[in-house]
Amino acid sequence: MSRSNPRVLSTLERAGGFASAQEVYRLMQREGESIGLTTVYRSLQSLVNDKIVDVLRREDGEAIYRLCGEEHHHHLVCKSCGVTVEIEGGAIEKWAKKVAEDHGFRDVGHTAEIFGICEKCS
Amino acid sequence: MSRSNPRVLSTLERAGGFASAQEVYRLMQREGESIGLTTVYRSLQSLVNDKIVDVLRREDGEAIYRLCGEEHHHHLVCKSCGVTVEIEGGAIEKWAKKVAEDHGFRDVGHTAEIFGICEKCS
DNA sequence: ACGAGAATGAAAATCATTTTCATTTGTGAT
DNA sequence: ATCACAAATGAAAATGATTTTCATTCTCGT
Repeated sequence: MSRSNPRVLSTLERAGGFASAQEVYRLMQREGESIGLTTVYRSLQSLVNDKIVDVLRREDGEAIYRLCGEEHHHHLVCKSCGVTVEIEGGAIEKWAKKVAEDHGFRDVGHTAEIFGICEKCS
Repeated sequence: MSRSNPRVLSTLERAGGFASAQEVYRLMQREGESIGLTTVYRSLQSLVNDKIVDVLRREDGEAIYRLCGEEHHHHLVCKSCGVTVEIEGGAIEKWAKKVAEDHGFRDVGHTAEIFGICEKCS
């Protein structure tokens, strides 16, 4: 188990809190940081485990990492440019809780993402 | 420009309207169909272009193809034993569509999963 | 200083997907 | 039926992200 290299997180922040592993790597290279691609991947994975960053997918399947606040929110993501809007999920919260309880589940959590093509990309 | 091989579509249907390219390929092999992986990919792409199938992404980034207009359902998954219940998502469908339209998005899709601990595992 | 375990990164391995290219098949004109 | 050409096919190579391997380098506690 490796812990996250702090420079990876700080680079992701500097990138606008939204970048792929390859992009983080290239960015660090350009800035003269000495780091291997492997370490970037490991650090990002570890940040995901620790729920410090979220992972989403671009349209081509590449994983993109994104800082996430602590409050639980949902995302509306553009499949084309990756722009992300945080959305209110009050309705979902209730729905998820109710469905789960109807089926006798406890300790309930959920994920929900909406994706489409944003106005700019249309 | 290639047109879709009809056996690919019919296999995707038989798969429950939901499968990756590799899965469609393996399925056709198992059923004795003689087809190349390349043709499966090309056919699926063509079906996507023609808006006959949708493409989504699994968590690991693999593309999964789904017949358009299929009623899709959501899952309630037990974190402990993995048992899965298919659930009605009418509320979600409306919510997702509305939120996306409020933000000017088009071509909208969504994913939603609920997870918890089922009764047996409690 | 010493040694165990963690962190690192270069290179190789994986895996889905795309591209190349030579071959086969289908079609339409004669 | 035959010829010519476009479309379809698929094996193999190329691509690109991600993961694994493994040898080396750091860190700490002793």
